[in-house]
Amino acid sequence: MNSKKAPSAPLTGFGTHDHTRCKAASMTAAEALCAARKLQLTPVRKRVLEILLEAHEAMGAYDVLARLAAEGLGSKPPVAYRALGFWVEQGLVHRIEKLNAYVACAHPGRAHDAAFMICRDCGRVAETESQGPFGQSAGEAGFQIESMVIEAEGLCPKCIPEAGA
Amino acid sequence: MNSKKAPSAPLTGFGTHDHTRCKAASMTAAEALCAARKLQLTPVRKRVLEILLEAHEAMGAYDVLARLAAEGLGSKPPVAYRALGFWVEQGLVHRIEKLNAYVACAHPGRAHDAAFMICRDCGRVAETESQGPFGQSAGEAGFQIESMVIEAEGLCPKCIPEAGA
DNA sequence: TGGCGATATGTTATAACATAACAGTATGAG
DNA sequence: CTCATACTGTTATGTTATAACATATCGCCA
Repeated sequence: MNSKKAPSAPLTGFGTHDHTRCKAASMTAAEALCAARKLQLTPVRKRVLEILLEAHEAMGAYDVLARLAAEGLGSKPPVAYRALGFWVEQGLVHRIEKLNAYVACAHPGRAHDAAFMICRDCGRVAETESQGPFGQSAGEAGFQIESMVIEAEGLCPKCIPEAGA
Repeated sequence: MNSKKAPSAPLTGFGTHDHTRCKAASMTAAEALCAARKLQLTPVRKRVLEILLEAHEAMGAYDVLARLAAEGLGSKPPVAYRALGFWVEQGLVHRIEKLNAYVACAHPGRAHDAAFMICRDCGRVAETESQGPFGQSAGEAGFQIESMVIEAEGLCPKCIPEAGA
């Protein structure tokens, strides 16, 4: 449904793909989502999402802000944080807790908790869809999960010394 | 091996237990670990671990620092961060990314990646042992995991409105 | 015993991340 | 035309974290 190089797992982020297309698809999804939910796709919001899609990697809020500022779209932290917060709420941007960073969702249009693999060498982040890792123990304990953070740090295929990528 | 009220899951943090005893057990484990690895259990390190064990909840680095400062054991951020980092490296303290906070490990003496349940109402944190949630997809993708962050936010049994706790 | 290396702590300064609070602007409904 | 709502602009500050260098402690061993 999404790329020409799907390996067998719902993974996105490592490996190459048609980036122009994935960006366009995400923007289309964003427009549809805003229309459906009657939310405003303002210039700042739109540009923030584009910036993240263009970067195609996790960015700090202040990195996003610097891009906005360079384009005259806002230069103070709240401008960036508000737009990022908006997209996080809508599920089109995920926050990577371990990096204090934000990344455009690789699966727009589907509600999901995401899981991430963060390469400590090249810094790239891959997203997979989470499969509810501890519904069991949480259920037994009576804990009612509302959101999950799942992040793995390690080496991506390209950065593992002598393993085939 | 640890408490008189093990429910059926390796859960610790919600529910009551003999806290004096769990603290003492953890300090003993810490001493043994330092001896075994030839690491120094200095006053600052020891006190930082005690503070976390006494609090029995996640604390910010600056909260820990305030306690240290009140006792004349150091008043500048690096003092707290270094001691916390030491214990995190040794596996006796975990960092909760979602809270930017630190919590004493509930299972000292066992190497493990931990998973946490964070109650958004009462703020308490429960630790379970992780069962490698996406060894599958990570394996398929060729990603070499070195550490995991697994954190669920939601409501703990006591804070769920009308569910029996 | 004096110097050395290793380890830890003390301190200064600043970087990096985030939000409260309020002012201004735009837009659509009544 | 005015009010409510939603968004953006701005000031100020709060919170978390680390780089860099100074000082102290201690075992080792020449």
